[in-house]
Amino acid sequence: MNTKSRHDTPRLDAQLCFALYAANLAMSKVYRTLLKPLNLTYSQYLVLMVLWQEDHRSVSEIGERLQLDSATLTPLLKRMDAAGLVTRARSREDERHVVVSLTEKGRELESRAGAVQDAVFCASQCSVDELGDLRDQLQRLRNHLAENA
Amino acid sequence: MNTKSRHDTPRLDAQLCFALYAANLAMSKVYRTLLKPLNLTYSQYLVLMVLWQEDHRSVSEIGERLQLDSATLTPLLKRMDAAGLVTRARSREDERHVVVSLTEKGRELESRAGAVQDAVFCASQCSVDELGDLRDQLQRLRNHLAENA
DNA sequence: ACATATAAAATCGCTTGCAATTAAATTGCG
DNA sequence: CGCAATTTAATTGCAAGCGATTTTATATGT
Repeated sequence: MNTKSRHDTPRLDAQLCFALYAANLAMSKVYRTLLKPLNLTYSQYLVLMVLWQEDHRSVSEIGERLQLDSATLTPLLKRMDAAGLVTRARSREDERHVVVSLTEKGRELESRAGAVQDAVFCASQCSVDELGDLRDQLQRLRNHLAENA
Repeated sequence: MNTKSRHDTPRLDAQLCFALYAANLAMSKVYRTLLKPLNLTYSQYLVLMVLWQEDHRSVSEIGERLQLDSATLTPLLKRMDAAGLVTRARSREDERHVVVSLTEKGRELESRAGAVQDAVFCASQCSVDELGDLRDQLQRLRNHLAENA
Protein backbone atom coordinates (compact mmCIF):
# COMPACT_ATOMS: atom_id res chain seq x y z
CA MET A 1 0.00 0.00 0.00
CA ASN A 2 1.17 3.46 -0.86
CA THR A 3 0.61 5.64 2.16
CA LYS A 4 2.22 8.70 0.61
CA SER A 5 0.21 11.31 -1.23
CA ARG A 6 -0.31 10.84 -4.94
CA HIS A 7 2.45 13.33 -5.79
CA ASP A 8 5.44 11.06 -6.02
CA THR A 9 6.43 12.77 -9.26
CA PRO A 10 6.07 16.50 -8.74
CA ARG A 11 5.56 18.60 -11.83
CA LEU A 12 8.51 19.67 -13.86
CA ASP A 13 8.13 23.38 -13.12
CA ALA A 14 8.06 22.64 -9.39
CA GLN A 15 11.28 20.63 -9.75
CA LEU A 16 12.81 23.44 -11.77
CA CYS A 17 12.01 26.20 -9.31
CA PHE A 18 13.30 24.04 -6.44
CA ALA A 19 16.52 23.43 -8.36
CA LEU A 20 16.92 27.08 -9.31
CA TYR A 21 16.23 28.26 -5.78
CA ALA A 22 18.60 25.75 -4.21
CA ALA A 23 21.36 26.33 -6.76
CA ASN A 24 21.24 30.07 -6.15
CA LEU A 25 21.36 29.56 -2.38
CA ALA A 26 24.30 27.20 -2.75
CA MET A 27 26.10 29.67 -4.98
CA SER A 28 25.55 32.54 -2.58
CA LYS A 29 26.71 30.36 0.31
CA VAL A 30 29.97 29.49 -1.44
CA TYR A 31 30.58 33.14 -2.24
CA ARG A 32 29.67 34.20 1.29
CA THR A 33 32.32 31.90 2.71
CA LEU A 34 34.94 33.08 0.25
CA LEU A 35 34.04 36.75 0.61
CA LYS A 36 34.02 36.83 4.39
CA PRO A 37 37.78 37.49 4.62
CA LEU A 38 37.24 40.45 2.29
CA ASN A 39 34.39 41.79 4.46
CA LEU A 40 32.02 41.65 1.50
CA THR A 41 28.53 40.26 1.15
CA TYR A 42 27.47 38.47 -2.02
CA SER A 43 25.27 41.38 -3.11
CA GLN A 44 28.03 43.88 -2.51
CA TYR A 45 30.35 41.70 -4.58
CA LEU A 46 27.81 41.62 -7.42
CA VAL A 47 27.68 45.41 -7.36
CA LEU A 48 31.48 45.61 -7.40
CA MET A 49 31.59 43.27 -10.40
CA VAL A 50 29.21 45.58 -12.23
CA LEU A 51 31.41 48.57 -11.43
CA TRP A 52 34.64 46.76 -12.27
CA GLN A 53 33.20 46.22 -15.73
CA GLU A 54 32.36 49.90 -16.03
CA ASP A 55 32.73 52.51 -13.33
CA HIS A 56 30.60 55.60 -12.62
CA ARG A 57 27.14 54.15 -13.17
CA SER A 58 23.86 55.52 -11.90
CA VAL A 59 21.77 53.62 -9.38
CA SER A 60 19.28 52.69 -12.08
CA GLU A 61 22.00 51.41 -14.41
CA ILE A 62 23.30 49.11 -11.68
CA GLY A 63 19.74 48.09 -10.95
CA GLU A 64 19.08 47.23 -14.57
CA ARG A 65 22.15 45.01 -14.67
CA LEU A 66 21.24 43.15 -11.46
CA GLN A 67 17.45 43.42 -11.70
CA LEU A 68 17.26 45.29 -8.39
CA ASP A 69 15.35 48.48 -7.66
CA SER A 70 16.31 51.53 -5.64
CA ALA A 71 14.60 50.22 -2.52
CA THR A 72 17.21 47.48 -2.41
CA LEU A 73 20.15 49.34 -3.88
CA THR A 74 19.99 52.59 -1.93
CA PRO A 75 20.64 51.05 1.51
CA LEU A 76 23.10 48.57 0.01
CA LEU A 77 25.10 51.34 -1.66
CA LYS A 78 24.98 53.40 1.54
CA ARG A 79 26.59 50.51 3.40
CA MET A 80 29.21 50.17 0.67
CA ASP A 81 29.79 53.91 0.92
CA ALA A 82 30.18 53.65 4.71
CA ALA A 83 32.63 50.79 4.18
CA GLY A 84 34.69 52.99 1.87
CA LEU A 85 34.14 50.88 -1.25
CA VAL A 86 32.24 53.41 -3.36
CA THR A 87 31.21 57.05 -3.41
CA ARG A 88 27.77 58.36 -4.35
CA ALA A 89 27.26 61.78 -5.88
CA ARG A 90 24.45 63.54 -7.70
CA SER A 91 25.18 63.98 -11.38
CA ARG A 92 25.80 67.58 -12.33
CA GLU A 93 24.01 67.28 -15.69
CA ASP A 94 20.90 65.70 -14.19
CA GLU A 95 20.55 65.95 -10.47
CA ARG A 96 18.05 63.09 -10.40
CA HIS A 97 20.87 60.65 -11.09
CA VAL A 98 23.16 59.44 -8.35
CA VAL A 99 26.46 58.32 -9.82
CA VAL A 100 28.23 55.50 -8.02
CA SER A 101 31.99 55.39 -8.34
CA LEU A 102 34.64 53.02 -7.04
CA THR A 103 37.07 54.27 -4.44
CA GLU A 104 40.70 53.23 -4.54
CA LYS A 105 39.81 50.57 -1.97
CA GLY A 106 36.94 49.28 -4.10
CA ARG A 107 39.16 49.15 -7.17
CA GLU A 108 41.91 47.34 -5.34
CA LEU A 109 39.62 44.50 -4.35
CA GLU A 110 39.39 43.45 -7.97
CA SER A 111 42.83 41.93 -7.84
CA ARG A 112 41.68 39.73 -4.98
CA ALA A 113 38.57 38.65 -6.87
CA GLY A 114 40.47 36.34 -9.18
CA ALA A 115 41.16 33.89 -6.37
CA VAL A 116 37.50 33.93 -5.36
CA GLN A 117 36.31 33.17 -8.87
CA ASP A 118 38.91 30.46 -9.32
CA ALA A 119 37.67 28.82 -6.13
CA VAL A 120 34.05 28.94 -7.30
CA PHE A 121 34.97 27.51 -10.68
CA CYS A 122 36.89 24.75 -8.96
CA ALA A 123 34.05 23.98 -6.53
CA SER A 124 31.55 23.80 -9.40
CA GLN A 125 33.40 20.79 -10.80
CA CYS A 126 32.06 21.72 -14.21
CA SER A 127 33.80 22.28 -17.52
CA VAL A 128 33.91 25.68 -19.14
CA ASP A 129 31.49 24.42 -21.80
CA GLU A 130 29.01 23.16 -19.23
CA LEU A 131 29.03 26.45 -17.35
CA GLY A 132 28.68 28.38 -20.59
CA ASP A 133 25.68 26.28 -21.62
CA LEU A 134 24.12 26.71 -18.22
CA ARG A 135 24.63 30.47 -18.36
CA ASP A 136 22.99 30.63 -21.79
CA GLN A 137 20.01 28.56 -20.71
CA LEU A 138 19.52 30.65 -17.57
CA GLN A 139 19.68 33.87 -19.56
CA ARG A 140 17.14 32.52 -22.03
CA LEU A 141 14.83 31.43 -19.22
CA ARG A 142 15.16 34.78 -17.49
CA ASN A 143 14.42 36.72 -20.67
CA HIS A 144 11.31 34.66 -21.34
CA LEU A 145 10.09 35.01 -17.77
CA ALA A 146 10.72 38.75 -17.79
CA GLU A 147 8.91 39.21 -21.11
CA ASN A 148 5.84 37.23 -20.08
CA ALA A 149 5.64 38.46 -16.51
CA MET B 1 40.70 54.58 -27.98
CA ASN B 2 38.99 52.29 -25.53
CA THR B 3 37.90 54.34 -22.55
CA LYS B 4 36.25 51.46 -20.76
CA SER B 5 38.08 49.30 -18.28
CA ARG B 6 39.86 46.25 -19.58
CA HIS B 7 37.05 43.93 -18.44
CA ASP B 8 34.89 43.84 -21.50
CA THR B 9 34.65 40.06 -21.24
CA PRO B 10 33.96 39.23 -17.60
CA ARG B 11 34.94 35.81 -16.40
CA LEU B 12 32.64 32.91 -16.97
CA ASP B 13 31.91 32.34 -13.27
CA ALA B 14 30.92 35.97 -12.91
CA GLN B 15 28.57 35.62 -15.87
CA LEU B 16 27.19 32.42 -14.41
CA CYS B 17 26.47 33.81 -10.97
CA PHE B 18 24.84 36.90 -12.55
CA ALA B 19 22.67 34.65 -14.70
CA LEU B 20 21.76 32.37 -11.80
CA TYR B 21 20.97 35.30 -9.53
CA ALA B 22 18.85 37.07 -12.14
CA ALA B 23 17.02 33.91 -13.23
CA ASN B 24 16.07 33.14 -9.66
CA LEU B 25 14.84 36.68 -9.11
CA ALA B 26 12.82 36.52 -12.32
CA MET B 27 11.33 33.18 -11.32
CA SER B 28 10.36 34.45 -7.87
CA LYS B 29 8.87 37.58 -9.43
CA VAL B 30 6.65 35.54 -11.77
CA TYR B 31 5.51 33.38 -8.90
CA ARG B 32 4.94 36.41 -6.68
CA THR B 33 2.56 37.88 -9.24
CA LEU B 34 0.71 34.61 -9.69
CA LEU B 35 0.58 33.84 -5.97
CA LYS B 36 -0.67 37.23 -4.86
CA PRO B 37 -4.35 36.33 -5.42
CA LEU B 38 -3.76 33.29 -3.20
CA ASN B 39 -2.15 35.43 -0.46
CA LEU B 40 1.01 33.36 -0.63
CA THR B 41 4.66 34.36 -0.85
CA TYR B 42 7.08 32.39 -3.00
CA SER B 43 8.79 30.88 0.04
CA GLN B 44 5.49 29.87 1.57
CA TYR B 45 4.55 28.25 -1.73
CA LEU B 46 7.82 26.28 -1.76
CA VAL B 47 7.05 25.00 1.74
CA LEU B 48 3.54 24.02 0.68
CA MET B 49 4.93 22.11 -2.32
CA VAL B 50 7.20 20.19 0.04
CA LEU B 51 4.23 19.32 2.28
CA TRP B 52 1.95 18.45 -0.64
CA GLN B 53 4.51 15.86 -1.63
CA GLU B 54 4.54 14.45 1.87
CA ASP B 55 2.73 15.87 4.87
CA HIS B 56 3.76 15.88 8.55
CA ARG B 57 7.43 16.72 8.20
CA SER B 58 9.71 18.17 10.85
CA VAL B 59 11.24 21.61 10.50
CA SER B 60 14.62 20.08 9.75
CA GLU B 61 13.17 17.79 7.06
CA ILE B 62 11.63 20.78 5.31
CA GLY B 63 14.90 22.62 5.75
CA GLU B 64 16.87 19.79 4.17
CA ARG B 65 14.58 19.81 1.14
CA LEU B 66 14.80 23.58 0.65
CA GLN B 67 18.29 24.15 2.06
CA LEU B 68 16.98 26.50 4.74
CA ASP B 69 17.80 26.45 8.43
CA SER B 70 15.59 26.96 11.44
CA ALA B 71 16.43 30.63 11.69
CA THR B 72 14.64 31.13 8.38
CA LEU B 73 11.96 28.47 8.71
CA THR B 74 10.72 29.11 12.25
CA PRO B 75 9.38 32.60 11.59
CA LEU B 76 8.18 31.56 8.11
CA LEU B 77 6.21 28.62 9.53
CA LYS B 78 4.82 30.81 12.29
CA ARG B 79 3.43 33.16 9.67
CA MET B 80 1.96 30.21 7.77
CA ASP B 81 0.48 28.96 11.03
CA ALA B 82 -1.03 32.37 11.72
CA ALA B 83 -2.47 32.36 8.18
CA GLY B 84 -4.11 29.01 8.88
CA LEU B 85 -2.10 27.08 6.29
CA VAL B 86 -0.25 24.68 8.61
CA THR B 87 -0.12 23.56 12.22
CA ARG B 88 3.05 23.06 14.27
CA ALA B 89 3.26 20.56 17.12
CA ARG B 90 6.05 18.93 19.09
CA SER B 91 6.48 15.26 18.22
CA ARG B 92 5.34 12.94 21.00
CA GLU B 93 8.13 10.41 20.37
CA ASP B 94 10.89 13.01 20.37
CA GLU B 95 9.97 16.38 21.75
CA ARG B 96 12.90 18.02 20.04
CA HIS B 97 11.09 17.75 16.69
CA VAL B 98 8.34 20.12 15.64
CA VAL B 99 6.04 18.43 13.15
CA VAL B 100 4.47 20.66 10.52
CA SER B 101 1.13 19.52 9.10
CA LEU B 102 -1.19 20.94 6.46
CA THR B 103 -4.54 22.27 7.52
CA GLU B 104 -7.59 21.72 5.36
CA LYS B 105 -7.01 25.20 3.96
CA GLY B 106 -3.38 24.40 3.14
CA ARG B 107 -4.38 21.16 1.46
CA GLU B 108 -7.10 22.81 -0.58
CA LEU B 109 -4.68 25.27 -2.15
CA GLU B 110 -3.04 22.42 -4.02
CA SER B 111 -5.90 22.28 -6.49
CA ARG B 112 -5.25 25.93 -7.31
CA ALA B 113 -1.53 25.33 -7.81
CA GLY B 114 -1.98 23.63 -11.16
CA ALA B 115 -2.97 26.88 -12.84
CA VAL B 116 0.05 28.63 -11.31
CA GLN B 117 2.45 26.02 -12.57
CA ASP B 118 0.84 25.98 -16.01
CA ALA B 119 1.32 29.74 -16.19
CA VAL B 120 5.00 29.48 -15.21
CA PHE B 121 5.61 26.74 -17.74
CA CYS B 122 3.92 28.84 -20.39
CA ALA B 123 5.90 31.97 -19.46
CA SER B 124 9.18 30.04 -19.59
CA GLN B 125 8.65 29.45 -23.33
CA CYS B 126 10.80 26.34 -22.98
CA SER B 127 10.16 22.75 -23.98
CA VAL B 128 9.80 20.02 -21.40
CA ASP B 129 13.17 18.63 -22.47
CA GLU B 130 14.90 21.99 -22.06
CA LEU B 131 13.49 22.51 -18.59
CA GLY B 132 14.43 18.96 -17.61
CA ASP B 133 18.00 19.48 -18.81
CA LEU B 134 18.21 22.77 -16.98
CA ARG B 135 16.91 21.18 -13.78
CA ASP B 136 19.50 18.39 -14.04
CA GLN B 137 22.35 20.82 -14.63
CA LEU B 138 21.28 23.01 -11.73
CA GLN B 139 21.04 20.02 -9.41
CA ARG B 140 24.48 18.86 -10.47
CA LEU B 141 25.92 22.33 -9.90
CA ARG B 142 24.26 22.61 -6.52
CA ASN B 143 25.53 19.21 -5.40
CA HIS B 144 29.08 20.07 -6.41
CA LEU B 145 28.94 23.47 -4.72
CA ALA B 146 27.49 21.95 -1.55
CA GLU B 147 30.16 19.23 -1.44
CA ASN B 148 33.07 21.57 -1.94
CA ALA B 149 31.77 24.43 0.19
C1' DA C 1 23.25 7.73 38.22
C1' DC C 2 25.21 11.56 36.42
C1' DA C 3 28.01 14.42 33.63
C1' DT C 4 28.82 15.23 28.97
C1' DA C 5 27.83 15.32 24.22
C1' DT C 6 24.67 15.70 20.55
C1' DA C 7 20.44 17.21 18.20
C1' DA C 8 16.49 20.26 17.09
C1' DA C 9 14.32 24.41 17.27
C1' DA C 10 14.09 29.10 18.66
C1' DT C 11 16.09 33.69 19.20
C1' DC C 12 18.89 37.88 18.09
C1' DG C 13 20.97 41.07 14.99
C1' DC C 14 21.98 42.00 10.64
C1' DT C 15 21.57 42.25 5.26
C1' DT C 16 18.78 41.60 1.30
C1' DG C 17 14.49 42.10 -1.56
C1' DC C 18 10.22 44.29 -2.82
C1' DA C 19 5.47 46.92 -3.09
C1' DA C 20 3.85 51.26 -2.29
C1' DT C 21 4.66 55.84 -1.58
C1' DT C 22 7.09 60.34 -1.56
C1' DA C 23 10.31 64.05 -3.09
C1' DA C 24 12.84 66.34 -6.40
C1' DA C 25 14.42 67.23 -11.07
C1' DT C 26 13.49 67.19 -15.91
C1' DT C 27 10.75 67.01 -20.05
C1' DG C 28 7.13 68.13 -23.04
C1' DC C 29 3.38 70.47 -24.63
C1' DG C 30 -0.09 74.03 -24.72
C1' DC D 1 6.49 80.91 -20.40
C1' DG D 2 3.61 77.65 -17.08
C1' DC D 3 2.39 73.35 -15.54
C1' DA D 4 1.26 68.51 -15.92
C1' DA D 5 3.53 64.17 -16.92
C1' DT D 6 7.62 61.61 -16.49
C1' DT D 7 11.90 60.07 -14.47
C1' DT D 8 15.06 59.00 -10.68
C1' DA D 9 16.15 58.12 -5.86
C1' DA D 10 14.88 57.73 -1.38
C1' DT D 11 11.79 56.12 2.28
C1' DT D 12 8.68 52.98 4.80
C1' DG D 13 7.09 48.64 6.25
C1' DC D 14 7.30 43.93 5.76
C1' DA D 15 9.16 39.04 4.55
C1' DA D 16 13.16 36.29 3.71
C1' DG D 17 17.83 34.44 4.69
C1' DC D 18 21.69 33.47 7.66
C1' DG D 19 25.69 33.49 11.40
C1' DA D 20 25.99 33.05 16.11
C1' DT D 21 24.02 31.88 20.25
C1' DT D 22 20.64 29.88 23.50
C1' DT D 23 17.22 26.60 25.13
C1' DT D 24 15.34 22.25 25.59
C1' DA D 25 15.38 17.33 24.84
C1' DT D 26 17.64 13.06 23.90
C1' DA D 27 21.70 9.99 23.62
C1' DT D 28 26.14 8.32 25.34
C1' DG D 29 29.96 7.17 28.23
C1' DT D 30 31.90 5.98 32.63
